[in-house]
Amino acid sequence: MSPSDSDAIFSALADPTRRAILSLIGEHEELAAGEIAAHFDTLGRTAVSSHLRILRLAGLVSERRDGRFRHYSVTPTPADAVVAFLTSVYQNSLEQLASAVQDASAAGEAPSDRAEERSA
Amino acid sequence: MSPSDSDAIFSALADPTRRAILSLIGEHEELAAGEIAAHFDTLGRTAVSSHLRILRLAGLVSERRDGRFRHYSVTPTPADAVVAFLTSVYQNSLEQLASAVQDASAAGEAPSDRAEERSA
DNA sequence: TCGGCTTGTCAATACTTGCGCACACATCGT
DNA sequence: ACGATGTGTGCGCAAGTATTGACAAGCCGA
Repeated sequence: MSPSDSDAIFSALADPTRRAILSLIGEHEELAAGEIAAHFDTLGRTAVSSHLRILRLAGLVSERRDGRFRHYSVTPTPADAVVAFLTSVYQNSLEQLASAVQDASAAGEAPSDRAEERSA
Repeated sequence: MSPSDSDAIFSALADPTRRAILSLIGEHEELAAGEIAAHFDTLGRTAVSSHLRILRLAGLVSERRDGRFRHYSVTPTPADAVVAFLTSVYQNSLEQLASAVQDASAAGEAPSDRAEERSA
């Protein structure tokens, strides 16, 4: 994994709108660009398209072309770069990190934290 | 955890220099601002100070004043916001996330991935 | 105690980057 | 052909970054 990958991923995650888009896609299996844009009444299609491009270049989402639609889905394992960074910094509290992940995993499929990332 | 917290954390992590600073501090127990600045020959003290301020406001590092020095250390459990977001998006691959963390934990105290975050 | 030195931050300034919008263009279905 | 879906481009505006110069705080030797 190259540093530029981390750069793209963290830069992509820096924007609240993009995190909201990512969460939104994560709630469904697939979403078309228009469906995503429909959830943000403050943004136009162009802005959403631009965000999706950034997310795609960062490898966070993948697109599937279907006619005139483009369905976006979350890439399964792009969190590796994030985890790699976290483990490198938080070596001392890795047990806490691991337990936090496992707790969240055991908490079920719909953690209420997700509402935290709604459009700003 | 409030959205603004996530905002501050992800914004702070967006900058490669700040990630490098965070990794650098993570390698040691504590580091003075000057020692950190010494590791970046392209940056002045002012820039490093500014980055440290952002990291501190995001709750990623904490400072301990000691005479004219200010020693910075990594805050033990601020990755929760990041983990919370990841778990909300990557529910489907949570097992992989957890195992990745545990693998890194079992790998010991010095993962070679750390070199990946050197100053760009 | 005083002056000098170190450490770190603050203030103001230029520079770069990123976001959102309006418009135009390509593509696809009916 | 016409409308719908998405994206590429150029522009204006806001936000962030690094630098310079100056300042507050603290240590130490003479």
